[in-house]
Amino acid sequence: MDTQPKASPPAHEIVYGKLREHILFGDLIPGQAITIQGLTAMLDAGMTPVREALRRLISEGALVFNGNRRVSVPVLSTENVNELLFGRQAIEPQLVIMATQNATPADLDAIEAIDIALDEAIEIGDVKGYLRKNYEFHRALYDLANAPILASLADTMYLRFGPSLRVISGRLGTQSLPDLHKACLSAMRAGDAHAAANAIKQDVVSGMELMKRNLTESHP
Amino acid sequence: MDTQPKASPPAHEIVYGKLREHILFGDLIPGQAITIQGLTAMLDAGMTPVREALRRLISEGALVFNGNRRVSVPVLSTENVNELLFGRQAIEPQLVIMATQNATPADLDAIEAIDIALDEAIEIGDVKGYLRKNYEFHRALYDLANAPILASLADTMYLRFGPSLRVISGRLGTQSLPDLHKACLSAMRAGDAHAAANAIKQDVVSGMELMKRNLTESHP
DNA sequence: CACCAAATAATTTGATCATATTCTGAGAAT
DNA sequence: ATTCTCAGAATATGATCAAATTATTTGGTG
Repeated sequence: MDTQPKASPPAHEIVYGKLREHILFGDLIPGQAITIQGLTAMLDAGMTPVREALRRLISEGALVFNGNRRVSVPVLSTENVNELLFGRQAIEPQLVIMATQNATPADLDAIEAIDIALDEAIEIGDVKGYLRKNYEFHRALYDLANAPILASLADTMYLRFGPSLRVISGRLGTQSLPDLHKACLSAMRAGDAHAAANAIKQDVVSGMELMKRNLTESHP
Repeated sequence: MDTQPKASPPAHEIVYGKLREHILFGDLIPGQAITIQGLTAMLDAGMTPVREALRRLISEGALVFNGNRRVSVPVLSTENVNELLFGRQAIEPQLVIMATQNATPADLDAIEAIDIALDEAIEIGDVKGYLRKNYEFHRALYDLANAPILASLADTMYLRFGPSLRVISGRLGTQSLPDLHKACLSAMRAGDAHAAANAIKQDVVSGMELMKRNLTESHP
C-alpha cells in the first residue's frame, strides 16, 4: 500500500509549477509571445489546466495579457524597475525582521546551505544555478517571516523581474552579481533584526540598480 | 450594423468583474464556501470562464483555496490585518505622492466628485454606497499615480479585506467610518505631496485599526 | 510596367461548451 | 470507532466556434 500512497496534485497545479519554472529559470525571453496551444504541447497537458495556470500567472504579473487576447513575457521599463525597487525596499526588510524573530538555528542552517550552493554556482559560472538559489534564498526568508500576505507581495514582485534578471545575468556572467546574503545571515544569527533588514535592503537595492543599468537600450 | 459595433469582452473577463463586485460590494460573507456550479448558475456562465475567474481571484487573495478543492471567502486574522496595515502604509502614501505630481485640476475634480458622493452615502446610511465610493476613491488615486505595479499591489490588498470591511461597516453603520479624504484632496490641490501622503496614511491606519478592533471574536 | 495599398482569403490561436472522469466527504453499516 | 458506499462536486478532455493575425490577391496609380 505504501508504494503509491500519494494523491497526485491537480494538473493545473503541475502546469502552474512547470510554467513558473520556465519563467524564472527557463528560456522564456521578455517580450516573447506565449500561446496556449504551444504550452499544451510543451507541457503535455490539456487546454483547461494550461488556461488556468495562465490566468494565475497573469494576475501575479509573471505574464502580461496584451489587450487582444495575446499573452507574453513582460518587458520591464525603467519606471517598472523603479516601482519594484520601491516596493521591494518597503516589504522585504520587514519580512527579514519578522524572519529573524522566528528563525531557529536549524532554519538558519538551511538557509545558509542555500547560500553556500549559491556561492558555488557563482564560482563555476552557473547562471541558472545562481538564479535558482538566489530565488530560494529570498523565498526561504519570506516563508520564515510567517506573514503570508506580505510574502505573497514580495513573491509577486520577484516573479515580475525574473525573466529580465535571467537575461541580464546571462549577459554579464555570474561574477558581478550582488550578494549581501552573508551579512544578512550573520545578523540574523546574532538576533540583530535591524542589521539583517539593512543587509537585505542593500541586496535589493544593488540588484534593482543592476537591472536598471542593464535594461536593453533598444531605441535610437 | 451600427447597433452593436462593440466587440464584447471575453466571458471570463465579465465573470471576473461580476464576481469581484460580489466580493467587494455584494453579499459574500467571510468564511462562506464558493462552488463553481453555484457560480455558473448565479452568473449565468459556463464552467470554464468561471474556473478562470476563480483562479485569478484566488491568486489575488480575494478568495482562498482551502486545500481540498474547496474555495471560500477569506477570514482575516489579527495578524493578517497587521500585515495589511504595514503593507498599505508602505505603498499607498507613495502612490499618493506620485498621483499628486501627475494630477490635473480635472483629475482632482473627478476624485472630489467621488468623495462628495461618499459623504452623501455616509449621510443617508448607505453602507453599500459608502463601500463602493471608498473603493473608487482609493482606486482613482492608484490609477493617477501611473505606477501599475505598485497600484496592483495596493489593489490586491484592498481586495483582501473587502468582505471583512463590508461586514464590519454593516454592523457599525456609516457614522463611525474614517474619512481623511478631504485633507488628502486639499493637500493634492496645493501640490503638497508630503501632506497628501500623510493624510492617506492616516486614513489607512484608522481604517485598519477599525478592522482590528472589530474582527469577530469567535473563540472563548 | 512596377509598385503600393486596400480588400479579402487562409491559417493560426483563443474562447467556450458538453461531457467524461476523478476525487472528496458524509452517512450507513459493521 | 472503522470501513464502505455513494452522491455530488471539481477536474480534465477534446470538439466546436469565434476572433485575429498573416498571407494573398487585386485594383489602381505613378
